[in-house]
Amino acid sequence: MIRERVQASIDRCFALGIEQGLWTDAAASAYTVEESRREGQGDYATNLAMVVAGLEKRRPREVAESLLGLLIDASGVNSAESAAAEADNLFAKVEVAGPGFVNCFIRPEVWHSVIPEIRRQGAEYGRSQLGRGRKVLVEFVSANPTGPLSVGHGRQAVLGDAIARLLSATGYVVTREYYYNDAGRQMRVLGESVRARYLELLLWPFTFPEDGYQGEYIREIAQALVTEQGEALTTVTDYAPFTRKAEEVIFADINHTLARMGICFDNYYNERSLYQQGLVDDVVAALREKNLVYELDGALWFKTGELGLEQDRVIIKSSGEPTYRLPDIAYHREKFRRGYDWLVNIFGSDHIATIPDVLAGVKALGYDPERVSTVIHQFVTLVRDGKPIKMSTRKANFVTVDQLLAEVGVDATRFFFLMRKADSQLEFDLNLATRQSQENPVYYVQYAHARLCSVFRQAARQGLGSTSEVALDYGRLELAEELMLLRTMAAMPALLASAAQALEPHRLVFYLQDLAARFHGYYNRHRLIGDDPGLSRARLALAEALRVVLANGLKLIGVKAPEKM
RNA sequence: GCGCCCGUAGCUCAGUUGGAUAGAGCAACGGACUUCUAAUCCGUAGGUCGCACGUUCGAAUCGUGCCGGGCGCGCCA
Repeated sequence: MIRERVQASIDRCFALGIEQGLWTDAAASAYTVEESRREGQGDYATNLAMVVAGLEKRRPREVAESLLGLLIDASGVNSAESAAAEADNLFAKVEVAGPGFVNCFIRPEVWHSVIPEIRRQGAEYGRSQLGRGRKVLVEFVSANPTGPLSVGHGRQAVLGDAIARLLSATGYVVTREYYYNDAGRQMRVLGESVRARYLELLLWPFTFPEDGYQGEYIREIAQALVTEQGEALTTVTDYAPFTRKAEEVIFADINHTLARMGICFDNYYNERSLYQQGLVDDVVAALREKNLVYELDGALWFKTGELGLEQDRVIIKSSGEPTYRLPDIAYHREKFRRGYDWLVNIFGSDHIATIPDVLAGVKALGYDPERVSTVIHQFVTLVRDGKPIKMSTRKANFVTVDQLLAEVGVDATRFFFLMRKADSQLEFDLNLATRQSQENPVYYVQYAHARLCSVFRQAARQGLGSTSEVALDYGRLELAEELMLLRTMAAMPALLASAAQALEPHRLVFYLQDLAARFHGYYNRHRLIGDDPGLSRARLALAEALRVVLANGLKLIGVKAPEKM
């Protein structure tokens, strides 16, 4: 809000400068207005003069002086009458600094206006209409029901969920979708594994499949079948009923795990339905029509080489079965046909290779690949006592999300998974995550919220309840720390917008840690409730705004905002 | 060998899309509770931003080439 006003003000001066022949319009939309990073460099700074100077071969500081003149004329700052200037006057001071920055100092009253704004908007504060109602489909987890969710899935689940939350907070209409396939080879092996365990339990002869699923959960599923069906299935040679049971149990387990983390999907999309509706054949026909496929060695190849990729790819094997690419392409086309404007996929880094093929397919079918975004996340390493825990999917000795949740709890799990950007490998320190005190960053943020709530309880005991706006004198908030807190809170909507746009929820996590730190520092240095009722009320209103911002932020990453700890 | 990702304090990582004197947490050391929650705060120390060139007013950020780590490179998914 305030940032936009500063931007608008500088934009006006830029236009004015063009009118007056001070510079050309070459720098239009090339310059930026940023929050200053350092104390003493104002609240916002623009590099306009440097950009202009660069394009027009002039001296940056000279250009900056011209801009400064325009800003001063426009707003009457830096003069004794500045207080009497027009009401929407933003600046207390503007100056040229460094290599040619123009620093803008915002009047405290402008910062103060953040508090009533936040109090008015409450749970809505920070949200925006950036997405303008565009429909986004976020596909994530998408694990086939062959076993419990592992830690890697957990990262993806939390990441996808947080991205979905961010997008819907910024004006997108979001659908969360889980794509799965219950018909492939994996599922057959799964059924065979269960069948073997079933026969084993009933002391029948059995052979366990070579690359069967070794986990204990297979035995549990087999045991359930024994309990329900007795020996009725011993003569069944087909693995289908075993697969069906396994799928049912495992999906229930996966959903239970997701629900524990506060994650639920709007839709589960079964790959099989693509075949049943003939959509896979459709794609083949469409590609054939565009002359983008050919047969070789009994297989059908997609001319991805012609579409800019390294080599052509098989989409139908010589056995007649499609490869995974074909349904993937059909699925993506279907997402577009269902009316989504933006497709967001969350994939593990082991699926990187599949992306170019799918995009080539999407493009070949006449859809814009730019409207597909894929977030690739790297692997998770669990660390205990400074040593990585070895995991292997094959031997089923991986740590499940359920085990992780049991050990560190939902809040720490979610927070830790979101502390790193998706691109970096994530080291999950179990000792740190389970520490109930001190260094744990989850509690650090939550504690700030609980502490604020505690102050409100104290205030209520002293008869300082919620105060109406008219009775508040924000002018009493004159400490640098208070203005800094206001400035940080004012930045939240823009932060959420950029985090959503970039699909990077970790930015919000860092923001919350930063805000909590600023608050804790302020709290330790100054009393919110003191002898001066007017000051106390103003500070309590500030505190209320802080609580709202923390609560809204925590909500977006799916972490509880406790009132007591 | 090729493609993608990563390389920043002892450790784990940020760094607002190219900005000013590179930041945080943990670990280390020294301090602060008779007052709103010490799950907190304050201070000290810690750096050749992997290396080398280049692009320009300006580079941790962009380009090229090396070095080191991860993930891929199937008629598996």
